Amino acid sequence: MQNQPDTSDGPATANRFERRRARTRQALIGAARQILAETGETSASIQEIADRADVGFGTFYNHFDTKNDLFDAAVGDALEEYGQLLDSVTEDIDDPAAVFAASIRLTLRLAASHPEITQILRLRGLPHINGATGLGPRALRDLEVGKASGRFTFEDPIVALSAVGGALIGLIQLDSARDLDAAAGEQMAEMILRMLGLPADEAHEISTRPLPDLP
Amino acid sequence: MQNQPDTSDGPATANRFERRRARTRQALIGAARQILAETGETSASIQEIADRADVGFGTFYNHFDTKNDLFDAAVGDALEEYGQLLDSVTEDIDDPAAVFAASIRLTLRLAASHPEITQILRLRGLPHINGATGLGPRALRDLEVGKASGRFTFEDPIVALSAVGGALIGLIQLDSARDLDAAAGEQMAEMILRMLGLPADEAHEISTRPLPDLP
DNA sequence: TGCAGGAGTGATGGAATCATCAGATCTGAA
DNA sequence: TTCAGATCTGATGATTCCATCACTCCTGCA
Repeated sequence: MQNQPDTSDGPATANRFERRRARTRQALIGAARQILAETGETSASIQEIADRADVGFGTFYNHFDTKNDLFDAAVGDALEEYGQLLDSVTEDIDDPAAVFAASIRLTLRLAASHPEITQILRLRGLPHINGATGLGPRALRDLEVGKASGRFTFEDPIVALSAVGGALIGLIQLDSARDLDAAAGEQMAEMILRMLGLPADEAHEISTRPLPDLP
Repeated sequence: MQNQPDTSDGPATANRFERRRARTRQALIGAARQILAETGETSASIQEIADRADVGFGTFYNHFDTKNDLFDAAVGDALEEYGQLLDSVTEDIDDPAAVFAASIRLTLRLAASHPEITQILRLRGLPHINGATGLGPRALRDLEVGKASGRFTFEDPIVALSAVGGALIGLIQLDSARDLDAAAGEQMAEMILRMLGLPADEAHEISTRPLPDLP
């Protein structure tokens, strides 16, 4: 319907029309992310979303066909942002197993303190992890690198990705239900590395290395 | 509100009042399970649910406070039933690792052919797996037995349960997105056994054993 | 500067859903 | 057989939400 040629991003696109449109769209997405973080639900009315975004009600329909479309975009937005964050923190690590362990532990630590990521992953993380944006392609890339170098052992990278992503989300849910300590994060990373074929002792060592801080 | 002392089951409870009430409740739950299976959504109106159950609209409120309560009960009902089914199929297997492998492969096979279980697990499986009924306690029992006998290696059974459950649901989602063959089920079981601490060769052997049929 | 068209706005009509409640129906016991 | 209590029923009024559209405002271009 109103889907323009997708000028959604582009840091400093040509004219002011497009910049304004992008700002409005981003305001709606931001409001949706806020609501997800606070309520964990997608049932807020479009009126409320528009109010939060400080945008007219009708404006919503200039950018999205349905409320679901908006929340999908919001989740994609959050996961893309978080993927870039993880990339920046792990870019110095060569070993894909170590990248995985660090990413898992950081994600769990973040989820413990940052409800937005938690709720987003809880609600719609799985489809997005297997999807074409955000965390999925990054994890898939690491899995394939690890398999090519003989570090990981599995048949199908897609299957491995789903298993890893599912396990991670399961652990995040547990984390939000009970309060887990950092040691739990190490356990989880260790189990996932073993799942990917690393020997037990090595999985343990990698999972207990010092963890960098998120910016 | 209308929550009676919970006469929900009890095969042949005393009087006909309670039996009728139980039948009506079960009709509502059955309708909800049908709707979950067909649409994968919980957005059907209460009117539609009542119609399916061949029950008056107002009757719904004699049994549940909200639509959400009904769907929770429906998921619990389905998972309890499925847990009993898995129990009956695996009761002859002593090795908890083999029980796990068989349960995982059977669940994936079932999910491929039986949309109801798939949708239910997809939508609300995770909270229920960690919950107090259905699949969770069964899996937890097997995990603890396996740990006590030295077959599994992990710190906290709860953490392991969440990881296994999450991985399984991730794989089921993948399965419903793409069409996977039986070999994928073997891969998945193998990875989960490795996650639980089994040596790679043993995990492979156990995961490729002949699989019993579900009744 | 004036104009054409894209973006933003919110009032509006209509559709859908909801919880309630008073009456009908069923059941067990007197 | 009769009655009191529990369950079932669906019409009802209120509420909520939605998509549309005529209008205004803003921007780029001639």
